[in-house]
Amino acid sequence: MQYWLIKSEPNVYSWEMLVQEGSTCWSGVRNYQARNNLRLMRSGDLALHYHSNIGKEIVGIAEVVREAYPDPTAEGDPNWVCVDVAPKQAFVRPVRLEDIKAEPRLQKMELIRQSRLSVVSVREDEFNLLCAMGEMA
DNA sequence: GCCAACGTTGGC
DNA sequence: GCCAACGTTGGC
Repeated sequence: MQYWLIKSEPNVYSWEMLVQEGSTCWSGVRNYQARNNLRLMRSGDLALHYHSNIGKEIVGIAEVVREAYPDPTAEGDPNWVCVDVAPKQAFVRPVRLEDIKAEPRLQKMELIRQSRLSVVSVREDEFNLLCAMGEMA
């Protein structure tokens, strides 16, 4: 089982919309490194859902329910893929970027090191700590 | 609104 | 293959 963090701007696609829809295709990724991460996702993997720009916080956990397939928004361009995700559990208390930056044990997160990448992997210890910070554990 | 950090594009 | 110019993301 692998852990991930996926970003969306909440005014484009928010956690609330994901909860409302039940599941969605995580489409629109147009960066090769992020695409490679999408391809590595397996059904059952868990992904922290992060709101970029507005909020700047992790708001919940989504589960991968369908592995990589051609991105329907890519207009036939075979380079780009998406996965399907479903909401698994909401954070009681969203974990802000500010909180992550203030936590010494999270300084090595890819989220911090490569802030522009929209799909990044998360280590298990980081994932567990973030869940505890979100009051999930 | 600005800027840092990347990515991409295209001329050479 | 290099690099300048430009575009994008996302934090501040």
